[in-house]
Amino acid sequence: MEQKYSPKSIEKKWQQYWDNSRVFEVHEDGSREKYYLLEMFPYPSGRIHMGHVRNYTIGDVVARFMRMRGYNVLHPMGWDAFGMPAENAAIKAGTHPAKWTYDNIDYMRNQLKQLGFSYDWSREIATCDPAYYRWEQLFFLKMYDSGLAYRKSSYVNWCSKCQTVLANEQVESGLCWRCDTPVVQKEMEQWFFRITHYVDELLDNTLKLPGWPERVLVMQQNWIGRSTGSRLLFPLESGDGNIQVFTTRADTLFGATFLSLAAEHPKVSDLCRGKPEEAAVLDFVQRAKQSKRNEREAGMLEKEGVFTGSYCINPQTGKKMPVYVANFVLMAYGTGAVMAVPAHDQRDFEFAKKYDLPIDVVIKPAGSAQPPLTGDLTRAYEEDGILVASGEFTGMESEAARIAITESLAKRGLAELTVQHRLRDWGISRQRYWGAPIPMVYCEKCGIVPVPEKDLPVVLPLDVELLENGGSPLPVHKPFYSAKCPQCGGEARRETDTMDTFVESSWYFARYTCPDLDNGALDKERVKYWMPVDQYIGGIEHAVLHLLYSRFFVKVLRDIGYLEVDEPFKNLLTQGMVIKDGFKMSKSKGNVVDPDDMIQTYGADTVRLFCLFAAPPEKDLDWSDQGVEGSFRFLSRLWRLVSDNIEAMKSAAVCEGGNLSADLAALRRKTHQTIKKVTEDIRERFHFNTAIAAVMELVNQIYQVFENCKDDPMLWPVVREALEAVIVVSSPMVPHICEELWQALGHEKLLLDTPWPKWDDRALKAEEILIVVQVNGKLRSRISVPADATDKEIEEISLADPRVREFIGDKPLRKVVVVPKKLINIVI
RNA sequence: GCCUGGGUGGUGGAAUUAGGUAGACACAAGGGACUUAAAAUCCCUUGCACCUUGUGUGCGUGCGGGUUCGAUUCCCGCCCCAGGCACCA
Repeated sequence: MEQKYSPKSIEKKWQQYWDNSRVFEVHEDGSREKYYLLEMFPYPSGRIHMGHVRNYTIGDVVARFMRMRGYNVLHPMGWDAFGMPAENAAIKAGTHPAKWTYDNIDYMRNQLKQLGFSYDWSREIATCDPAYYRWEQLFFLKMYDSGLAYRKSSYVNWCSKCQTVLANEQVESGLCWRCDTPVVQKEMEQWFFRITHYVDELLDNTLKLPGWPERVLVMQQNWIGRSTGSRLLFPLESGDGNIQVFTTRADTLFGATFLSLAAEHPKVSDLCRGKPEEAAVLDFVQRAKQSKRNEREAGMLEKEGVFTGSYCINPQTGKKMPVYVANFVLMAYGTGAVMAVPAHDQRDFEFAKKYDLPIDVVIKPAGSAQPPLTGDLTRAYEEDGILVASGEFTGMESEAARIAITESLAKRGLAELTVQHRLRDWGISRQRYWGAPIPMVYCEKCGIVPVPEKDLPVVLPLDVELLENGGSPLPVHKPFYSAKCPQCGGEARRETDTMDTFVESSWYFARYTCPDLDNGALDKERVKYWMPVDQYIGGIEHAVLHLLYSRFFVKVLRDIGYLEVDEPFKNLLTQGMVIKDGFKMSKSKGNVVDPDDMIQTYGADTVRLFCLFAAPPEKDLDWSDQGVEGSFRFLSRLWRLVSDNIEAMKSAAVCEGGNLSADLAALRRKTHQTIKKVTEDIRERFHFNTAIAAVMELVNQIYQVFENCKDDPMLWPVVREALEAVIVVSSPMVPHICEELWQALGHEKLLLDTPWPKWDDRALKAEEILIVVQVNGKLRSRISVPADATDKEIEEISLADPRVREFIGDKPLRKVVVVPKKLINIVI
């Protein structure tokens, strides 16, 4: 055995062994309990970064731990391989997105192997493979049949730099999530997935996911944004129809003094036609539409508007209400029109002040006698309260009045109670090349025609010239876009938009259960065995995007008959970022640590150990070069412990407990305490940092015992038991060194196939235990008592303690509190 | 503004699950041993203050109160930091 710990050769040896013997390949086995562990698959951007290393290390520990505990563990890996960076890189480097992508995959797969992760590589998936996305195209067709995929024209988020449309979820405070370009609104024909069809289930099920972090669920709840209210109709004064609004405050209807419409509202042009205001309105609408989405949405713009020249009638007061176009009203929420109640809505208040519109108070705070006076209002009173100046409803409380007023109008056909959501349908068309083609054809005669199932996949052509401006080459690639209509056989044009890459990642976890299936998307039996994912691990940044889309997609697949679960991920762990010098690692900050360099210098086990030890998984991890050194030092120390004593250790008898000296009994107790602690820390809370600390304590104690018990005949059996415990329980975290040490100690069976150790409760028991003695709540002494001492005995021993005596003096005892096996507090 | 986390030594972090020794484990720092020397390794010290230097006293977990024999942990009121949402009617 080498005296010095040299990770390079050991790690290579075991990685090759794991690869060659295919130990991580798994199959369905009804006789064993399954455990599906999944980490979010990476985009093949070129190289693995530290965030990946951390994510995948955490997952690997859990996978190996569960495997040793006897579960049939599915632990797959693949590539989220479609996406824009491939196109950009290809244009820049004069290569092809496919080549760039597959080259990156090869490099990164090799990096993952060097980290020793326990993946079943036979299940590897790349989403850009037609053998994968053909099934996605099939899902699309089925969704089209059932109305879950549809095409419509609407205002969409457009990023001019990326030359493509973005989903709402991909717009972050008005900017493109990838390149920070301000997003503009553009009217386009787009394909949508009807995620709103599942809005109630998506929201309600957030209450049935106890294994998810609270904050992720809250983010999804906020994103879905259910609000209950009323839909009201305001008749136009001209008698020419009415305007529909959504409001959560029907109780304030008597204070509604005007209406505000979004610039895109379809009635705007009719309302101002032929009026003196027409030119001004059209000009305002024009400017409003052009304003950037971020300015318009972030509330930065001053409230502005213009009178359309038309009036509505307030159905309760009968008063005339001027109809305005206002820059703060969003077409995309509710009906694109709001009733304005300036006394009780701050936005309407500001608007009314600016344009000198009436402010009618209709709510007073509950409990106070006087309603605030109109002229005195300096801001809107937005709370609930008691209705005033509201006809027959005066005196009611807001909550009851909302329903009463709506019901009263409903009798005249002017209102209904309704629920409104912030969530909108998912626009999935992307004007990009490197994505899965949408299997649709446009025929002049037949219109929109789906590609027949038998003609799938619609293969993305590889022989394209990428365009310098970044736009998709598909619309100018005749062999692709030119098609025959499946219905009439005539000339037709293929859809040249591709799907949002979030579609691929919405179902890959299901495909891992049967990646080789070539006559169908999902094998019902295999999916049933493995799904749902028992533990999913990934970054918090996908709290809404990927995790919401996947939940939606699983419901779709369930309803079109592909799987039986309602939710994809039973438990979710969101790990924190990797930080260095106070910032997230990034090229622009220049604080990137390259995993390759670290593996080269210290080996994979050191890198893994540091990632696990420096912080609990859900917190951000502060990268520290010295911390890495420390991890390496610990592994070297462990190595030396074995290599310096290898012969004595190998010939040591099996430890059975029995009569041991105090030091050795203590070590044995520590050994079993450590097994217990590590088991519970990993199983219950994924707190690897404290598990490792416990192992370090045990190692420290072994070194201590060497000093104190050199000549004790029982030394080696006890030490061997301790050391083997260290090796076994550390092996999910640092698998290479442990496997090597295990072998060096003479074991023939793989450590990987060794069952997780059980602690011996008898070994945990001590004959004497330490009791802390407090006087008036302050620590004054420690005493050692027999483990089975009664409260009375503990009290007697404490009171006999000279230090305790000193503090008590001759004062009488007022109270004595004994906490079993821990502490006694004597109150005087 | 709303929602969710969080605030503990010089640093990362323990202890928060049922209230019971605050600072485990590590990093950094300082001292010592080994060595011609260095590296590596091993040992010791390390929350703050004070003194009579001892299982010493006092203080100490963002701040102020409360409950309790006892509060980092529970309750009330504040402050600060991070993340998410935000003109959503």
